[in-house]
Amino acid sequence: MTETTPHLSTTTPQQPAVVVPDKPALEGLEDKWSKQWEADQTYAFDRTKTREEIYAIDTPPPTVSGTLHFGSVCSYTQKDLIARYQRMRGKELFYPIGWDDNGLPTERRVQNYFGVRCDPSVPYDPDFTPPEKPDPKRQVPIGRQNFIELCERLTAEDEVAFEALFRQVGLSVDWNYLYRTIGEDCRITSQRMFLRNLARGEAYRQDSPTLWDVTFQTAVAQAELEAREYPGHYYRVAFHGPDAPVFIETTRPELIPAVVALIAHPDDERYQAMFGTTVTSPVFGVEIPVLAHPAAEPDKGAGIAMCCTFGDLTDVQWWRELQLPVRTVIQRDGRLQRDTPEWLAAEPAASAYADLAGKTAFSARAAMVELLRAAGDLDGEPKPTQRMTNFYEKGDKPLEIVSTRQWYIRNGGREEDLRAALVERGNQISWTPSYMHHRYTNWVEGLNGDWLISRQRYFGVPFPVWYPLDDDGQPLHDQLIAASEDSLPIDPSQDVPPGYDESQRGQPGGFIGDPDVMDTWATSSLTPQIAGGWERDPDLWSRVYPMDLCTQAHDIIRTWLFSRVVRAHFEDGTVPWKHAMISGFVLDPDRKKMSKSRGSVSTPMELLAQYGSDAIRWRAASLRPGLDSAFDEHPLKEGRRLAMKILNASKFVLGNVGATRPDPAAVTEPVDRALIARLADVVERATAGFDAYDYTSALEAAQKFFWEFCDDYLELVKERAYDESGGEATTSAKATLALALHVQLRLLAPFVPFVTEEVWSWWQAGSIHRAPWPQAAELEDVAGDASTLDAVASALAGIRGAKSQAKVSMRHELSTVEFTGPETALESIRAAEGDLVRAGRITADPTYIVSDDAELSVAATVAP
RNA sequence: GGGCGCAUAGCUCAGCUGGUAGAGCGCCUCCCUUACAAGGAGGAUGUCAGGGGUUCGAGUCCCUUUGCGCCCACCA
Repeated sequence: MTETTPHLSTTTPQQPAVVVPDKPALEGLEDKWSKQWEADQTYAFDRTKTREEIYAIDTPPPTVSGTLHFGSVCSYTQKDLIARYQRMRGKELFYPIGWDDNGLPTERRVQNYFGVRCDPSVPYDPDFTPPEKPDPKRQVPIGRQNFIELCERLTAEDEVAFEALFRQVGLSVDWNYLYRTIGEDCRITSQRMFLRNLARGEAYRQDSPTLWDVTFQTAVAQAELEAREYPGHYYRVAFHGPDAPVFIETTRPELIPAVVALIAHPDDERYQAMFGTTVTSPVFGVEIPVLAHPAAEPDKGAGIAMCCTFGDLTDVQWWRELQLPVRTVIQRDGRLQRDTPEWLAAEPAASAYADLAGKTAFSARAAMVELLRAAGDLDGEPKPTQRMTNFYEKGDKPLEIVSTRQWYIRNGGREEDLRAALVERGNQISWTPSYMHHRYTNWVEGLNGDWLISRQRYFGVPFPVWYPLDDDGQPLHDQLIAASEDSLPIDPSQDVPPGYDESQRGQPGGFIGDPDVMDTWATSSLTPQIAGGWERDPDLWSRVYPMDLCTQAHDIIRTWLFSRVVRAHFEDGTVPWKHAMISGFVLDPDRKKMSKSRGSVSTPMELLAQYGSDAIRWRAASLRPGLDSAFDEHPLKEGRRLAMKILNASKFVLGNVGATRPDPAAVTEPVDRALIARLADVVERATAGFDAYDYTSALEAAQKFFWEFCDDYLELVKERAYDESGGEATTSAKATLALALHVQLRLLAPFVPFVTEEVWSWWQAGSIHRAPWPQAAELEDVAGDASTLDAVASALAGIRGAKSQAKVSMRHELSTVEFTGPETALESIRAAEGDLVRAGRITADPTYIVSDDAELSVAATVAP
């Protein structure tokens, strides 16, 4: 840890005159100081510092999809607390941020916002204007280029709003290092790393069944799945054997035309005799083998399942392991194919299929049930069921499984060794809270396939490869042409591979570009490389990587966190950061995930306007890492209260103290020295909290002290501080007030940066956010016995209690006061007698009675 | 079914390596005090989810039961 020089000795000489406004207010501080910080480049990264002097943070680039909710603001604020603390500790912060604007989330937003959809077959229309009133039911098909332009336009607008919000909330990121995941540096980094992965065999292309979203018509990755309840029915259906029918149960009768086998467990006695024989499918009369496989579960459904290509992942397993044929009927748009499949060409299959052709899975199911009913092959009535079905997390139709050619990056899902190595990488990261480590390990160990990174979409980073075409114009997939690293970024649909010219695009003997784009996680998995200037700025890279801290919420451990570990593991053989701090969610008051349909109460902008940024930050700081919390507006008032108190107490202190220096040497009175002792302890606790990423404890220690400072100490000594005839005692009070304020503002600065900066500017030069974090060592020389303060505080409470009980004003005089308690407490009180007499308006000398009671008691009579 | 977390005042939570229960909000009473009425002072409030165990002593450690939440698996 870097040792910082005590602030007092270095800055007091050029201390400016104290200028305290008459009516300080919180309103306008965000605007004033965010502009000032930008003008002064307060948070600018000094890239001449060495790796040891630098603290580097990998911050999640928020998905630019319209609005940030309150929980995101809290999460980003929590990272900022650590950043501001480390900066004050003397670290040079590499704290960049970016916008995640490429990918399906943006496309989805553009589709909804403008009422359009991308159809690559539509030519470019330079004069295109989106419909005035978007109709989600009738999205206007537009060309690829028009679509991308709309994506650019909307994300640019959204990013302006995001930046304004982040500046308002006081994130101390260095905006000079802002990146966009669709920007050129990101495209280069993304493509370069892909080429490296490809060259090393870590990226590969394969034609196999993949999870497919029929709405967006793209493959999706395991990490983007979300299981949801989905209503359906069990249908009991008869297949026809030579002797008797075989009944199966299915929730997807529309897949009967795609059935390739009936499968039961090898040990299942009910079906032993049938293994190796065939049955015919209902309605279609297609001959189907009955096979045995251990993955079939005897107590599930009828105990024998129909295997279709493909209804679920078990089907894929059976298809692969039993080497079954592919009979695809569901197309990429989720409809049953229009042409009659060849295996259904004979009657009665062909005419039956005509009832299903071209229908959505949903309508085809209804039609198929009618066919089964008419044929007498539906046994009994369908039984309603709620089952869990996989959805794309941003989609609203169940995923289908479609066999397609896709790009993958190895992630241990298919290799024991790699999986173990990636689990080990997780062990090399220190986690806050520690149990989040389990989520990581759990995820890696549960992977069932490699990372699918290609998307059949438009607004993303293209794969930097082409394929030669054979003489029939068919792509030679195994002879791909990779771009060279020095040619990046490239778009294979615009750029031409070496040795070809544009006229050969799509021609027999020519070439074709890879049509897909990378998923957005394939780019955001490289945020350390993107922000840190990997291969673009080697000097910068050497100073910031591996980074110190990764901050994010727990929902993206399986995506963002894991994928960055994968990329760093392959390229650098390291973890990308030493520490991961995982934040929780802010939930709706009813403890459900925050939904957009909720009232405006939880939109960050309104809350920021109503309570002020410091109040929102205070709330964020009171939420511990990893823990979810329900949204509650009450604490925001509390945060605002603290900010107001800082403003008012500081005004009071500085109005009183004037130009008195916060000089420890002038602190002489026992009560004052006791206060400094207590403060030194608070500094130690706050520091220990922050060092353990426990910003909440740091805040609690600092603010508890601050309230006691205001309520007790300030009330107690203000008369003495005002007493210009008081000599050394007055000087001591003033010096203590100045010193305590000077330290406390710095302790609170990470949490409430606006109000502390405002107060700092009244009497100190420079930004408080570049001032050194306070150290107990600064205070130790003058620290007295802290317990003195406890006795005096009890005495003050007793005096106040007497007045409160007598229902008189706190200004009312007390004619007698009697302190009863242990000798040590009485001594402390005697030492502060002058302060207590003045603060309590006691007109006669107090009396002291020594007793064996541990507790101090105070008896007083109010003046008539 | 596997993993993880949570259960303490009406509410939201803090209680570190075991030593007679804490904070804020809310509530009650009082005070419009020349820093602060979006304030201040004072006060009331708990079978620490249930049951076992270890210990001189358990909110804290161990076992167990129950309830809630999250992640993963689960489409016959």
